[in-house]
Amino acid sequence: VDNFFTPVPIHNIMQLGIILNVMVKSSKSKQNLFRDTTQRQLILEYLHRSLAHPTAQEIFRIIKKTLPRVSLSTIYRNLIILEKQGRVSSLSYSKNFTRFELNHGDHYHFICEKCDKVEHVNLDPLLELNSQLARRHDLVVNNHQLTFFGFCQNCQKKK
Amino acid sequence: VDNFFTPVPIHNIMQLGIILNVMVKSSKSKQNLFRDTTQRQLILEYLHRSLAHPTAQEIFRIIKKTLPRVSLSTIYRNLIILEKQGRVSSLSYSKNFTRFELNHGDHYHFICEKCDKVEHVNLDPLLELNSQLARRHDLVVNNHQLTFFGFCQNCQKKK
DNA sequence: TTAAGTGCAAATTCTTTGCATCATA
DNA sequence: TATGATGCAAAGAATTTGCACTTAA
Repeated sequence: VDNFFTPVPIHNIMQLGIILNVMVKSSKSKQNLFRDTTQRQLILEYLHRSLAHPTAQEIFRIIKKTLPRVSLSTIYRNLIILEKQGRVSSLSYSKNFTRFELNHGDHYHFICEKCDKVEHVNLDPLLELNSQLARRHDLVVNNHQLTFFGFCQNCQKKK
Repeated sequence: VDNFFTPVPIHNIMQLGIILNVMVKSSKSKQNLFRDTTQRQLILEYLHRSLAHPTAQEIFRIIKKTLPRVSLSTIYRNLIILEKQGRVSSLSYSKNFTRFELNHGDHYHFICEKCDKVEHVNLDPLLELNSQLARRHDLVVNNHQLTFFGFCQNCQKKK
């Protein structure tokens, strides 16, 4: 279940709409192609225009407006597939739920401890840390996640 | 509920056993003192000797050996209090559960994507990033969390 | 003695799964 | 038309809560 597709290089998937049916198991058969369903399209479209790093429930609520019979499990199943395809990335932190966004490549997040808002941060990826760590500890380091916590502009004012 | 105690500077709480009943609401009354219960002691003792960044369930299983009638909700309630006191810190990532450790001050983690093991990482805290970010984005930045993902030494061999 | 803490059971919340049906490639 | 995807309901898993009882200060 884990290796039925190839991860796609990030620079190939920066724009929405590109078809990503990458096959692995058998490049001859028509099996294991991802289908282009309305539900999947709507999820991607919403993530494309949203800056809010929505949760699965929030996505569900939005899609429901267009597709009233959509189910939450469809949202979850699609998010899992889209993340495996490399089109969507997820962020978990102290809360016990996950937030999703389009995969924009390497970047970091700022999270407001008051209003919970998630923002992107303008900071160059610290890629050299990975190799530095790998050398020091004799590990294979694939990636890292850096998240800042504090108060956003709005919540500073309110205080 | 959120402001009934004062966070304690990390260098004061590096050793186990120091009493942290810091009062805020009313420094005259005897209210809002934390009590030194067996359950709370056992949790701290276990975290003190464990390197494994255990989950609440794992802590529960261990404490139960000494205190068979202990309940999982007691573990959770204590972990919440201890984290607010600054004596314990928690780590959430892609899994939908939380791992706990004694608060050792600023440090980073490496998580093995295969066996899920959490290790500490020998890397100086990148404190200047906080102020850099605060300046650029006009934010208040209190702290950050940096976690590396990859394969630990053990899992490299197995492969 | 009194308010913080506990144990137990039930409730919440997020996420996953089984299965019959639907619809894309 | 074959198989991936969906909707629905039910199951799982982590965490929280209500309440009567216990216990540390």
